[in-house]
Amino acid sequence: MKIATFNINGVNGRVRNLLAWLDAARPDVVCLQELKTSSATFPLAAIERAGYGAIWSGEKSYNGVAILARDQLPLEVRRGLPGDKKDTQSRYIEAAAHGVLVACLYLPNGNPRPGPKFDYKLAWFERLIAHAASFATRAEPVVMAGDYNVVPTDGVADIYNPRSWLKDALLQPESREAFRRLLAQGWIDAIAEQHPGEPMYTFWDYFRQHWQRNAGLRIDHLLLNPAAAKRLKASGVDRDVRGAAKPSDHAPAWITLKAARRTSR
DNA sequence: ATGTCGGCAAAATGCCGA
Repeated sequence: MKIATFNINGVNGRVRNLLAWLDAARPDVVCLQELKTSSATFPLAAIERAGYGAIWSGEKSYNGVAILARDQLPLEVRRGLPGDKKDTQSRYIEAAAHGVLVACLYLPNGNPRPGPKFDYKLAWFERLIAHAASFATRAEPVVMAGDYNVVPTDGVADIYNPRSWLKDALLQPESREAFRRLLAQGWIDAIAEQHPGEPMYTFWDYFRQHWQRNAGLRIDHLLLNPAAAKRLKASGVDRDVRGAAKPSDHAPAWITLKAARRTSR
């Protein structure tokens, strides 16, 4: 069972990239972020032709999240985080697929900082922490995957060099502290757990030849509750996707889970 | 401060957000 997360940075502009990656990587469940399109213009037909069912929450120009499942329609559990009725940004969707509860999230970037965007980021984080607490220790496997817009540490596993990012919202102590508090509920950061000390970047911005220089950041994460962590087999980043023609500025990150143990009667 | 993208409105360039 393979679960992946991919900030596609405009799903309609990158249908070909998406389909090529789906065909090569063959994930069972996919979380997409930054669709950058209204719900009505989500490219469902192409995704269905590739063998995936999908649910999505679109928004014109900005944000937007989707969950894809191979050979099945994800069973939607919720869209949008509770806690702020006035928040209309499409950043969260949750579904059951292939026996796993999957949350797909696009945490606010938070720049420029300080300011209302950074405040929104932290407030959204608090809502996520509150909601995640409700299923962190559930008996069934839960995976929270997406673009967290947080570089967890200054270590080389997470960033090539923090120097030019020190004032960026992605590295702020408040952002990192919120991420740590989320993990403290019992979540495992799968890639950090399996690849300590190894550069595992998922994002290289389009500026200053960052991709060519491997000047990347690890901001896309898959968090596993204990039931899912028990089944964790492998994890990685499909870096080659970032090197393709007209790429997203992110690469997909993924985990594989061992088959569920049959429950005894 | 800068750099480069995607999407979109309003018209081939400028803005926003990242």
